[in-house]
Amino acid sequence: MPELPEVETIVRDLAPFLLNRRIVRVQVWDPLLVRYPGRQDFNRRLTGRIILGWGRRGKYIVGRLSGGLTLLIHLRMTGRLLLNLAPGEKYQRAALDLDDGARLWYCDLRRFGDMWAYWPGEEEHLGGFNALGPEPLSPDFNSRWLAQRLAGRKAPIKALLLDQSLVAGLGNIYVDEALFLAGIFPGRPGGSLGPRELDALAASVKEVLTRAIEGRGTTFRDYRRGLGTPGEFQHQLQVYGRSGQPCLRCGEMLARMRAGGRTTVYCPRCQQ
DNA sequence: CCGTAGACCTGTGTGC
DNA sequence: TGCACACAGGTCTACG
Repeated sequence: MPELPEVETIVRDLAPFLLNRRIVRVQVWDPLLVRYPGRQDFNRRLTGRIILGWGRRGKYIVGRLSGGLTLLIHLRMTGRLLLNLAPGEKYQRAALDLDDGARLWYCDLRRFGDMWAYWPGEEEHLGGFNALGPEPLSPDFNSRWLAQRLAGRKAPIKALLLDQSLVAGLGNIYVDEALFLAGIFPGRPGGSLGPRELDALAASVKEVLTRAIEGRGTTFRDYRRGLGTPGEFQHQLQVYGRSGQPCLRCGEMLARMRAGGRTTVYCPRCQQ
């Protein structure tokens, strides 16, 4: 579900309520949720810690806790992190009680989400977190980086942009939106893009993500902000979810294809 | 190393 | 109404 703008929004929403709070109780009901360490150790490690920092890296939520412990959370497709609970909220998988009486809930319909609680030296257990590429909104992500990493690649640019080691935080919505903005056909082999196209692509990724953060993320179905409200960027989407509808730029019927194993929407006229 | 299909899990929407 | 199938903001793994 959540891509970079959604995770960023959740982190920003929750930070004021979590910073400097002590975790007084940890409950995990879903045995699939905790990836490292075991569930018992996870509870023991977190209980009593103070939340000193609260941030994001790619689509991961990163909590810096007292004692040097890090709490890492990935929401995958349908995970939700909610402060206190909307009435009727289902799929409760875990809860953290804070010392001011608030409760941070983790809910997840499809149960793909993961959490880790690790100390320095235990990074080998973190999977893809170790291999993340640059943050798309940082200067490290630019057309030079793209040129270097895309050289010789035959896979569709759509698939390559979903690879979190190329750039951290893009998912199905914002890849389609960025490729539309850059005027690039999603099926183009990554290595075939020219310098001007790479410039446009890097700029488009930054622009789309910046605007989506301003719009507090895209709510299609599952995504909710930290206090339970939906985002607003769905009203500004140009292509995602709009196949069969007219292109907002040229009027042509938007088409749908499969790329990178994902449904991909594009404009056959604007994206050659 | 590269690229793609299938797996993980639980639900919703669609067509017959 | 029932049933089968496609599809869903993500990643891993296995295989050619």
